[in-house]
Amino acid sequence: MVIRRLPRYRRYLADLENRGVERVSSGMLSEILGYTASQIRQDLNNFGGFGQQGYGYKVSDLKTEIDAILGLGEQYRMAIVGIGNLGHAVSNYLYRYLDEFVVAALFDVNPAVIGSEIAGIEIRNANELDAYLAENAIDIGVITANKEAAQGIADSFIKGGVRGIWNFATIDIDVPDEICLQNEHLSDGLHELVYYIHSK
Amino acid sequence: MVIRRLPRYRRYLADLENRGVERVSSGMLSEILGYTASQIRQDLNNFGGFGQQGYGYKVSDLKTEIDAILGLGEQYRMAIVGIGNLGHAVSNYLYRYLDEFVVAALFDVNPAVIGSEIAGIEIRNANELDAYLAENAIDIGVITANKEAAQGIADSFIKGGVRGIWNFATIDIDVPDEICLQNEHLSDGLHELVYYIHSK
DNA sequence: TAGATTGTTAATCGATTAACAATC
DNA sequence: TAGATTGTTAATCGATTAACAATC
Repeated sequence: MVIRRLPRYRRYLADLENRGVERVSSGMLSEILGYTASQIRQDLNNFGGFGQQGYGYKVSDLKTEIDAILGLGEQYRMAIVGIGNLGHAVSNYLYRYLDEFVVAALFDVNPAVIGSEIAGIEIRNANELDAYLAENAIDIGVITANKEAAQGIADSFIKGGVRGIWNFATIDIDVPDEICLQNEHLSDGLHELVYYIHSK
Repeated sequence: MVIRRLPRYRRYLADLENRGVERVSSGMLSEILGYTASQIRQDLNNFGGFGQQGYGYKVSDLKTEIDAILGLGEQYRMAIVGIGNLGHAVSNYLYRYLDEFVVAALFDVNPAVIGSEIAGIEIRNANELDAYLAENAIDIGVITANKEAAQGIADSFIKGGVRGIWNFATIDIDVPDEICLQNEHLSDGLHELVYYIHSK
């Protein structure tokens, strides 16, 4: 699946750009990334001919194209529900990419944290989530709460009109077809790792 | 790839088990999981015939078999380097699965946290990592530090004899073939989500 | 022009799905 | 026994790789 590879292309191109490299060929990318040169050309050509015969690809142009494909031109407004360590980590992480991702609101159920702030954003009471979403347009809802609360939060997000949900709870939540869902099940990744270790 | 599906089978089987369901057919699993019944039978049959014609699969037996395939019989000793919010979250997460995953040691470079404890485990100075690994057998090294530090930490883990690395830093680290590597690049997941949202 | 490297078609490979005989 | 459902083979589909003509 090419979409799984695009963010990785992007990361490498950003890296090359930072190091002042101007051009790159599918052969060079192949050596660094481990995909075949053929696959890389196929992947990039899916979206349009970004290269030039005999030359290769211009690093900055290619990165710009991939950003556009990924939809990173737009700005996305996010709401995070569940501000434990994980929610806090995600919030901090997003804060580094203010141009693309705006953390608009934080929610939790714990009275001990409600009212406090992260990077100037107040943590609101989770029971205000529906009301907040009715008043404010949010593109992406982030679930960093426990799995018992996850489906309910997802339902609120859906009712509130988010376009996508980024779910960190270890449970498969139900969403209608028009809502994009991305799961980050840490347990799945760990179990996959353990499988490789065990079967080695 | 069947290994990507196994943790998900496992989660559902655990769920069915908790709800007291004793048997399940590939058709039922298909409805819940969205894979075809044919694929489910194919997947499970890769590892051995766990079912019974005319009956289906015994939930608890199948879960036990999948646990064994995933290598969840063994206990894995973990060391976590980088105890910010993310490292803290991972540590807390692992603490819930003491039988499978033992958090043996925590490391950070920040003097403000060195010496403090999480769930009774002291946070050590990261400069003691090599010495610690020389004395203590660790199965899985977890990198929750920033990307600048990631490769150095990975090198220490490798030299220190870990079997696998669970990497949360947004960088592709180099590891020799005999070391299993599992990346949890949050940025990749988010970019994938944004791609789906954008192209809808 | 000659060399390099893409864009693109065709061939291969692997994974998914369909079908059905085996059997509980 | 009849019905259900697996295990397994064969067919299909899609993704990856190879090859090479186009062209910068």
